[in-house]
Amino acid sequence: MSLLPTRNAALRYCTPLAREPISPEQAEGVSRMLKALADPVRLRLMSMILSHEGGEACAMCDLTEGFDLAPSTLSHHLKVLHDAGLVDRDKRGVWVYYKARSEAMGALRTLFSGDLAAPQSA
Amino acid sequence: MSLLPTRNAALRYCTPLAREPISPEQAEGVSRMLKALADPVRLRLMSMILSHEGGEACAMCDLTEGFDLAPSTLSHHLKVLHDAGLVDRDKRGVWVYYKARSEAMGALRTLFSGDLAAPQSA
DNA sequence: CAAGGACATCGACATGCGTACATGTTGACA
DNA sequence: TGTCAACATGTACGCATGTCGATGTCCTTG
Repeated sequence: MSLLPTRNAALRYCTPLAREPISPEQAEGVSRMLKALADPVRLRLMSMILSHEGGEACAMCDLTEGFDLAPSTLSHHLKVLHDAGLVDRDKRGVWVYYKARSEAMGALRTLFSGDLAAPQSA
Repeated sequence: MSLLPTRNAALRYCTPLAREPISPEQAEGVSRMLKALADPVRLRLMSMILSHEGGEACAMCDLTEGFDLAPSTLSHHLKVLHDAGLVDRDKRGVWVYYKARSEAMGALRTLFSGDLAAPQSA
C-alpha cells in the first residue's frame, strides 16, 4: 500500500505526444501527473523545489514564502505532488524535505519533446 | 473578445521550472495550459492532432475514433484546448480542422527543459 | 428553397477539486 | 515526562469540471 502500482507505469510508457496517438492507458497515467501540476500553487511549489539549492526544499522552511495559504493547504498540495509521483518525501528530524523525482521530470520532458510543429516551418 | 489577452502572456514568460521559482502570474498562465491538457480525453485528442498527417486533424473525421463519447462532449474538449491556446481552429467547408499551436507546444517543452535533476547524477 | 450533416452552444446533473479549521501524530528539548 | 513545533489527516463547504441531450447555426447538396 506504500507504493501505487500505477505510479511507474505511466513513466515507462511515456512517449512523445507527437509520435503517435497515445493509448487510453498512457493518457490516463500521464493525465494524473499533469493534473497534479495543473494548479498555480503546485506549479510554484514544484518550481521552488526544482530551483532550490540541492534540488530539494524543506516544507515549512522554504516553501511557505510568497503564499497566503494555511499550512494544511500547503501540506495538501505537497501530498498531491507526492501521490502523483512527482516528488519524494524525506523526513529529517522535525522537518520534511521534498525533492523532485527525476524519472517523472524526464517523462514530462519526453512527452513534449520531438518535432511538435514539423510541417509548420517547412 | 476573439482573443484572450492572457493567451500569449504565458507563452512569453515561459521559462524552465528548474531555473528559478516562477512568478505567480506565470504559474497562473502555465497552469491554464496544463489544466487543459490534464485530462485523458484531451491528452489523446492532442496526441492524435499532433501525430496526424500534416499536424492537423478534422474533428468528426479523425478525432472520434476510439472515443465512446457524445459529439458534443468531444466538441467541448476541443473548445477547451482551443481556449487554452493549444490548438488553432480552421473551418473548411463543413469540416473543422484543428492544428497544434507551435508556440504553445514550444512553451511546454521549455517549461520541462533544462537540468531537472542536476545534483542527481553529478 | 428545402433537407440533412457537421459542428457549436446551452442548460442540467454528478463528480472532483481547492481551501480552511480542527484534530492527530511525531520528534526535539527541558 | 510534559510541552511545543512541524507537519499530516479528516471533515466540510463552495466552486469548477466532465458528461449528455436538446437545440441552434452554418454549409452543402438536391
